Amino acid sequence: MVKYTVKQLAKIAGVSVRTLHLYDRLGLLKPLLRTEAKYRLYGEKELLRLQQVLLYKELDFPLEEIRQILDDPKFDLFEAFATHKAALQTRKNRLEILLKTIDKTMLELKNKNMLNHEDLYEGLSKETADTYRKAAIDAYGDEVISKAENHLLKMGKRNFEQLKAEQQEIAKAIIAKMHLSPESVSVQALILRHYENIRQFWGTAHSEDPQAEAYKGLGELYLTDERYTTIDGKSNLAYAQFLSKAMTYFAETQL
Amino acid sequence: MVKYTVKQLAKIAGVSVRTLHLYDRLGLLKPLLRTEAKYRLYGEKELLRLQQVLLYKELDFPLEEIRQILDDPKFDLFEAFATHKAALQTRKNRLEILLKTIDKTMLELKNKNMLNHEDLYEGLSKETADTYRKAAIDAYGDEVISKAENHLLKMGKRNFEQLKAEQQEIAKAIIAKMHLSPESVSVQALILRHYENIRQFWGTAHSEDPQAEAYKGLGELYLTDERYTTIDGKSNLAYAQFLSKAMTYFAETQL
DNA sequence: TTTGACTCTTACCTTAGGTCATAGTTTACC
DNA sequence: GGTAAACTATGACCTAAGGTAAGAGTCAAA
Repeated sequence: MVKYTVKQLAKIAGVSVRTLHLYDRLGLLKPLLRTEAKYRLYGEKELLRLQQVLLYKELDFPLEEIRQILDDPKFDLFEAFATHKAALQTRKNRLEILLKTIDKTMLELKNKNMLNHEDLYEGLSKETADTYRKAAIDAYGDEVISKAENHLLKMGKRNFEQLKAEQQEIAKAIIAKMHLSPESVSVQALILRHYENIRQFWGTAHSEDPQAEAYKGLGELYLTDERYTTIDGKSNLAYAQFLSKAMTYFAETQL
Repeated sequence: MVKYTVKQLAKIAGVSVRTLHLYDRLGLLKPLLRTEAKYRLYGEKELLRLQQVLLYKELDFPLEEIRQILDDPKFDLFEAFATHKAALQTRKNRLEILLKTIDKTMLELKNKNMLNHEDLYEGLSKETADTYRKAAIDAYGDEVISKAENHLLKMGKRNFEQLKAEQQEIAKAIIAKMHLSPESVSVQALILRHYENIRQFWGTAHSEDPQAEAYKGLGELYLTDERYTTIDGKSNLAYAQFLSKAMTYFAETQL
């Protein structure tokens, strides 16, 4: 009957002694017995169990769940795996998006020769522009979608990027003026730029139709769905409300 | 001059008050001033800085690093991003392989109608090292290897030692599992770490090229040249064979 | 018998905050 | 002006999975 001390078992399994102490306290791996001096002694069965623990640990299961799996033979292993897989999948997707964002940002760092984080901030809030497009789509249904997207396609990539960049600038400028009234001239001047920009996205720059209601509607949409005013992944209610107010005022007085 | 209380700023930025307390204590975001009752008051600049903090946080930067980036305008942003990206990439690769492993395992659970974790555990001492003596030495050329060795020369000494130490760790962990099948999930999880390590040796961590053949080739090299599988000064043939088998299996099923 | 290696428990540290608890402050309403 | 509600401050303890260290006890070889 072979017995292992903590040090021996730790070395065999490639973990630290502290880890074995912890597993003992968590009930994840109890020693076979204790000597009268309280020394932990492990047998073959314990080594085997430890291997199993490490197996699940490699798969990123939390220790508590591992304990349940090993202690309860009726544990629904398949279910556990399925759940776990979904969690891993989510993390992977998130990492993929992060990687894309970082790639994009590094490219901008290179191209624009940006020197500090403030410029970077500008670059990343570009996502804001995308939300405007989604807003237009959701607000006006499929037929307007396709018309608008057709327009975007004809517009060409350079102009598109141009408009997006401009929107990002506008959004940043508006945020910087949120301490003023949405009806202030200073803000309304920015709203005008915002309005012109939106019209170009919509492809209705030369349309004779009244755009006032549409623009007001877009502003209200910003209020009801915070996805459209998400900045850098954080919804910004204050910004949504401010922007919406400013847009409504603009539409009522200028259009 | 607009001032925000903690609650207001928290709401605007979409974080908790506790978070602002924490950021204050960490020196990540200090309030503009304190009232005589010690209340924190933030201004526009603080709001802007908070936005930046959240931006980097979204990208998974640790808070301490964010503080450095924001406080030191000469901080090498590009370098920081590159390092960070590599870390994220490694995590993503790891998740990808874990997902494949879990898929495979779930498939086995289905097919073999396995009911508990013990069934997952294959091949207890049923296969000895002698089984692997059927070495296939002449399958792959070593032109891939010479390319790798070139890279090692270019790699700095510090990184080299780091990676070497990690390899020794992995090797010991693998040896501890040689009583299992090289194809067992438990061993394959370690092989994943080995694989990631090797890729860094090769300098191909971000390469999109298929690495399967190269990795398999390396495994077979272990069989022919015992310099590559020397542990603590002793060559270990059984380990070489075991490792080689595990690597081949890994390359064929995961890559 | 002494030394060195090993082991024990206890406890504090790490991330990025969450969740109370207690006490002081400001605002709203009557 | 008084009171109650809402807000704020600090401090403490909690999370996962251990790392690191302190202080004390134990074992084996010289």
